[in-house]
Formats: sequence, structure tokens, C-alpha cells
Amino acid sequence: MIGLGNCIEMMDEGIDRVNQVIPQLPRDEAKLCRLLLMVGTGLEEDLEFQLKPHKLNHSEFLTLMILYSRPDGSSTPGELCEFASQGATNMTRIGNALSKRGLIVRGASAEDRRRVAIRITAAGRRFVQKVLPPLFPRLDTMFDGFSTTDKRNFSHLLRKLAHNLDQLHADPAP
Amino acid sequence: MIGLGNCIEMMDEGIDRVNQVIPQLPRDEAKLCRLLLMVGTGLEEDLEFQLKPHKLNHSEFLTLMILYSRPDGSSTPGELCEFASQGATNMTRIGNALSKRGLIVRGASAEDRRRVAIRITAAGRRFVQKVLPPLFPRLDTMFDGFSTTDKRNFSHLLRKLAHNLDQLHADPAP
DNA sequence: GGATTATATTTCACTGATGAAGTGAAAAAT
DNA sequence: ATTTTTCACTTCATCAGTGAAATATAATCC
Repeated sequence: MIGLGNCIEMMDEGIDRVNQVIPQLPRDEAKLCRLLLMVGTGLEEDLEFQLKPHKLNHSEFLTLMILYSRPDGSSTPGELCEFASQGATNMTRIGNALSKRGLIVRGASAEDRRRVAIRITAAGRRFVQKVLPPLFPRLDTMFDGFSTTDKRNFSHLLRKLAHNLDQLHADPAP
Repeated sequence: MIGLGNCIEMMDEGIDRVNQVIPQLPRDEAKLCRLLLMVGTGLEEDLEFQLKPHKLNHSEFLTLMILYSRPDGSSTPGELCEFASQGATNMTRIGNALSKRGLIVRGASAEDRRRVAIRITAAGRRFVQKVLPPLFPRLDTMFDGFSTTDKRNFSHLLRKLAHNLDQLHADPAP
């Protein structure tokens, strides 16, 4: 384990050197991109590490949280696919895993019987309420030293970037 | 494909609702964390998509770029493991893949014969110089609308977060 | 000089993602 | 009314990426 800091240092120097050979390289943008990739990976690894004791992976956790956050605690596989950015096949597997543990139930949709209604159970809610709170101190530590302004700026910048990424994907030209 | 924007909107509302049930939830921090995860995943998917035509995955690309960025174009598996955040097993596989394509060569290290010296070849350098430039316009578009100050702030915030993540991992308590 | 440590590779196995085909139900066409 | 088409999800088979442990070889340390 070498730490993000050292990787970042190395990345800075590396991109600077590449930039000397290839001056057209957008140096700052490339650095930001690598930074985001590193931090994103680090964050994801950390989260999965926290979830492992509960035998949950990221997509299962996210799916369960989406259901928990719903006013009526229910959704459909298709909708969950979209919001959890998962393929239908995976969502089936996730549903299997969660329902096997009694955290959700699958039922037939009343209005459209092609659809499957997925609902979080009381046990599922209790589970979330048990798993979530231990994550809070870690969240606080992550943003240690971030002022309210920092957080607002950060949020703003990330949302702007997300918007640009959406544009990129809508318009495949560049 | 539903886009990051919609996912973010849904996440905002979801976390707000969860926050009403669980007031101890650090709302803004949780949102920032999810934002970073989404943007990070989006960025990674985009990069892998760009690399696919060249039959490279992210870790192979990163490894090759590290070698390219080195003043002498060489390193060792162990060092590459650290900077590419990969296990030794994977680095062997990456080395196999890259050397099979003639982009790198493996040789014995002069001073320590336990070590393997990995060096980028002339063909490897040409390959990087072919693959890299088409990525630039995409990088520029990603940070469209970002002022110089925006980029500096963004970089600063990401580095601060990376530092906090390192602290978290060094000190496993929280 | 034998034990220990360091470096890299191989083997085996796992997890999660993905694609193709299948099932059952609703909607549209005839 | 029946057929066809489309949709929502599932099943099955497969694959890519990764990780842990055993192995081989070389350096280092009493």
C-alpha cells in the first residue's frame, strides 16, 4: 500500500514529462481526469471494504438504498437498472441476492403483469438502519477540513463535469 | 441510457428523503461522495470505451503510460504494481499482454537479478503517440466551461480529499 | 552457510459483468 | 379474434478482471 498521495505525485511528474514531449496534451485537464479516476477508485474501494462485512457489494447496496429512499419503498427492475446504472441481467442477480436475504420481496405488478414490483421489507429497512450509521464518521473524516464553501464549490464543479460527460455521450462526435 | 444528470437528480431527492428519516446522516457529504462515485465511474467507462478500439484496458493503458512518462522508459513489475494500484498477479498478466504486442520488453535487471526490468519499446512509444492525441478533444470537452480558477479549485479539492482518504486508510479506526 | 526476506511468476478459483436465447404478458396489426 | 410485434424480465453460458496461495529464484542477514 503506497497511498494516493504518492501516486498523485508520480502522476504530476509523469504528465509534466509527457507534456514536454507532446505539447498539445491538455496538461491540467489530463491531471484533473487522472485525479478524479484515482479518487473515484479509492472511494469505491473504501465503500466496498465497508460493505464487505455485511456481505453486500456496491450495486446491491445502491439498489437497496434506492428502494429505501423511495417514498413507497418500491420500484421495478427496469427502473432500478437505470438509476443503479446496471444491466437487466445484473439487476436480476441483485434481486435474487437481496430477496434471498429477505431484504426485499418481488411481486407481480397490479396494473401491468409484465412488470415485477420490488419492495423493501421491514427487515430490509432495519438492515439499512443498522448498516448506514457506522458509515457516517467515515464520511465526516473524508471531508475533514472542507469548509461549507469548499463543499458547495466541489458539488458545483462535479455537477458541471457530470453535465459535460452527458453531453459527450449524447453527441458521440468528439 | 439515462444519463448522469437524471441519476444525480434522483440521488439528491433520495438522500434528502433518507435524511428526513435518519437526521444524523451527513447529507452534503453523502451527496458529494455519491457524486464522486458517479462521476468517477462515468469517467472510467468513457476512458475504457475510448481504449477498446486499441484493445487496451485501463490498467494496461495506465501501465504503458507510466513507462512512457519515465525519463528512461523503464521500471520494474513491483514499482508498476504500486503506481498502477495493481496486484502482482495482474502486473504479470499486463506485462504478458503488452510484451506480446511488442510494446514493452522484459529483461533481467543488472544489479538485482530477482528483479525484472520492463522497458517501453520504440513501437510502444509510437503506439502511445498514436493513441493519445485523439483523446485530447474529449478531455477539452469534459472541462468545457471550467475557468482557470475552477480547474485550480477542483484540483485543490480533489487533492485534499485524496489526502483525507490516505489518512483514513493509514488509521483504520473511524 | 543455512535461514530469512524479497521479487516475480504460475496455478487455481472467484466475483461480477455481459450476451444470447427463452418466457410470459401486453399492445398493435390484420 | 387471432396473429404478430414489442416489452419486461429471467436463465444460462461465458468472459474479463482480479486475488490468494504455492512456487522458483535471488539477495541478505545473522
